[in-house]
Amino acid sequence: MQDVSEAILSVVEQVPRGKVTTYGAIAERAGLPRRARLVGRVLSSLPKRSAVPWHRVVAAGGRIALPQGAPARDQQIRRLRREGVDASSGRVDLGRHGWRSPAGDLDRWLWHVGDEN
DNA sequence: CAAATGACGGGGT
DNA sequence: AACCCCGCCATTT
Repeated sequence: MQDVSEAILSVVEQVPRGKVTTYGAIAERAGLPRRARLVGRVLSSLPKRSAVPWHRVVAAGGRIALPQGAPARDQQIRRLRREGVDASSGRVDLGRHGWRSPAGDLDRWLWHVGDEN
């Protein structure tokens, strides 16, 4: 289970500044489909000092997953704001700041996924 | 071992 | 948009 969280964190580290992605997407990209909750658990147990950009990971639809009143929630909103991402409403605009992994786009380009077929 | 508990996701109201 | 419900999964009660 140790290497699993490492796989997850390595993906989170790839999310660029000013971009956000979802728990499900991280899980998927880490080779752990359907394991969104696991991603959330790994991030929740992250050391306070960690340099991992956990604040760039949100729930489906761009919703900020942390509950009202949780210090980390405000922390996340501030950090995102600092990167030019507005989350003041408790949700971010994925259409605008959503991160599409390079590999994903490359695959789409190579296999033409989505074109008729 | 059953039930509850989440930094989840998707659908329906 | 705000909830509710249920499926999913690893941990903790």
